[in-house]
Amino acid sequence: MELEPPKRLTMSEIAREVGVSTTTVSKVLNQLPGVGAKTRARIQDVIAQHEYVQNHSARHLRKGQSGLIDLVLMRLEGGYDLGIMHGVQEALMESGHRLAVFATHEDEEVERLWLRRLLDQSTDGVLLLLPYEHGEIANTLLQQKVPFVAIGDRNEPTTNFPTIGSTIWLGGYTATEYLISLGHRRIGIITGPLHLMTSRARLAGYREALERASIPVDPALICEGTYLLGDGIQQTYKLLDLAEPPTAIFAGNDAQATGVYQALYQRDIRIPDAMSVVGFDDVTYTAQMAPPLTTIRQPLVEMGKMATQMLLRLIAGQVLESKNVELSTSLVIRQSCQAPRT
Amino acid sequence: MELEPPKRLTMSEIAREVGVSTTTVSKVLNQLPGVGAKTRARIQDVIAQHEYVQNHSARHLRKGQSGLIDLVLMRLEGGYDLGIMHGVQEALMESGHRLAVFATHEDEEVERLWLRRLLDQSTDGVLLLLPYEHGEIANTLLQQKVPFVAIGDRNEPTTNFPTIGSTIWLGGYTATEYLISLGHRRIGIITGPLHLMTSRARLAGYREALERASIPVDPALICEGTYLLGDGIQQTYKLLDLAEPPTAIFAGNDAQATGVYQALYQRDIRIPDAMSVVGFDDVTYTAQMAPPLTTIRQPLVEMGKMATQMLLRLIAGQVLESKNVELSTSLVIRQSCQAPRT
DNA sequence: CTGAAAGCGCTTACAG
DNA sequence: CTGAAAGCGCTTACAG
Repeated sequence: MELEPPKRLTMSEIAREVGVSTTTVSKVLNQLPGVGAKTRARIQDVIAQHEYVQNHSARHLRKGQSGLIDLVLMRLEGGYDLGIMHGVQEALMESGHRLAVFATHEDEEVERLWLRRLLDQSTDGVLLLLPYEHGEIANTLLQQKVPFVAIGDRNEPTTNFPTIGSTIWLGGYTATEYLISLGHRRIGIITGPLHLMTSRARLAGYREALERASIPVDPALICEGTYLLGDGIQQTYKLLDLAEPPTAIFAGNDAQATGVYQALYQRDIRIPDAMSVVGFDDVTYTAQMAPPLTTIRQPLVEMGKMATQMLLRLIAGQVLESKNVELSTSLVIRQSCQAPRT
Repeated sequence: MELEPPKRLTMSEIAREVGVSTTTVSKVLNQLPGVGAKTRARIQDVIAQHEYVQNHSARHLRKGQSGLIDLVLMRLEGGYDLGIMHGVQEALMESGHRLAVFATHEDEEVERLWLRRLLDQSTDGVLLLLPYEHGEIANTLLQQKVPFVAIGDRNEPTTNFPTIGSTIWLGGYTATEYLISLGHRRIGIITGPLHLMTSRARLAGYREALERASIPVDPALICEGTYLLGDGIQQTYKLLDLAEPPTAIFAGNDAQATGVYQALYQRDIRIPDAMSVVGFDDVTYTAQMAPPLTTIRQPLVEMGKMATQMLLRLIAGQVLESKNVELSTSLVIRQSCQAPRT
């Protein structure tokens, strides 16, 4: 099965067939004015008839663009990334860019290789979806004048580059406040890695809610995790083994909440009867869990969409009205919480 | 914040600085012979010093390539896709291609748009990761002479294009046989959509194992699902509500198995004491579940890698030794199964 | 070992 | 309204 190179028509062949210049064909293709209605129609006919498509390498060479947006992410594992990607793709649907994706797998070597290749092969812009410190990438990009926007997590509270996120602190606050309103006083929290801003933001929101309700913060109820199902399980065991275990658990994300579910059932503790659980993110499957998970929703799709729109604006050389955008989180009440038993 | 276009050096500027022709610079860049050692060294110096990188649009225009591989998938939701992508990226790491990703979301309109754009913008090759009928895409690709390989599921047992998969039937057989060897006689199975070849393959393997053990196949124990966590839950309830419920459940994938876990716990049925559970895929989190899930492993990363290598070979115009490859599945025994209670 | 020149397939001032 | 021509930044026979 030898593959012959696909024989495609060029613009000049189209031009010759119609009996016009490539200039005119190009104008038609790019919807530029200055072409007679009849000529335009004839050209369009021939184009349609041959299913002619432009050569984008040539086009991009001429225009100094690549037609590509790059998305870098760490692991491509959670519902979080996928929600974002969905939004990115939606926004790109209209712009006509294609999306190149790259996962670093936390390997710095691999990351450098990617950066190099990206710079080599040219990109129109980059979307950074990295939960860890990405100062180095950001600096390189900044210095190479590659437009980019960072999504979600970051280490520094302020940055000199565009970012988009959601009101994490408020999410942490809202979740905790909700549990308190239900009557809970001992609320366990399983965070993400605490060197991440957004993990700390959840925790800060939690603290604030407790303080407002004049409930003392018990350090034993605060468990640090890594946002994985596995530590949802482990940290839950830890909380259950406390002399005075919590009556509710607030998980850092929905994967952890799934782990909490498993650990609780393992110990034969019913949700929400004997333990209330709140998640974070509102990933696709949360509504299907048994029982359906009450969680803090991050507007992931919208975040991806808006990040892309910001990037597209940067690429077009426009100024961003606001460089650091936060979309709002919200509480989605389902069936994993109720008042504690007395 | 007005962005200036990144000022990059061109090859001719490098050439001028060194005092040679672009021909020579090009040779050095492409590791071609016919350049004196000293000249080569001098050129390399200047290149390194200016961090010069080629313009790939120009390069590709010249060579008639795009440097891009396209991956189409449906939803980008499960661990399945992610495992495959991991492998794809690994293989691409060496080849130097970038990976463009596109999710159809089962929207035919969107799919057509993508196909069009792909053809427009030119791709070096396509990886099809579509669980449903993709005859139309395959035909278009075939006819446009775009190299491609299909991964995983397909409707037809034989195809006229390259495919890669795993021994699903054997996986279904092995899982069932294992449960039988443990002493189970009533084994429930939750399949994927039965119009998919691979769903039917699992089921056929299940049947075969039962028949070999002279256990009659009870249609009531066969539940059709959609590979989502949610139907893992629903179908489990159905199985439990049977007059004579199963003592073991074989889920079509690990997401469904997670649903099975939730439904069982909801009904206070312990795993593996009162119910054995086997999954399918061996997605990253299975080892972390409570209890760790016994499952049929598909070598996802390897599948993605091999698919990419096949594609790269096609792109290079080489002949594929074998057009339809199946890697082997295997049983990963963890802690979700044991002998049934008597 | 080195370079002049053509050309990949487009777009874009510019002239008519 | 239409087209000739230059040029984007490379690679590749070909000549020396």
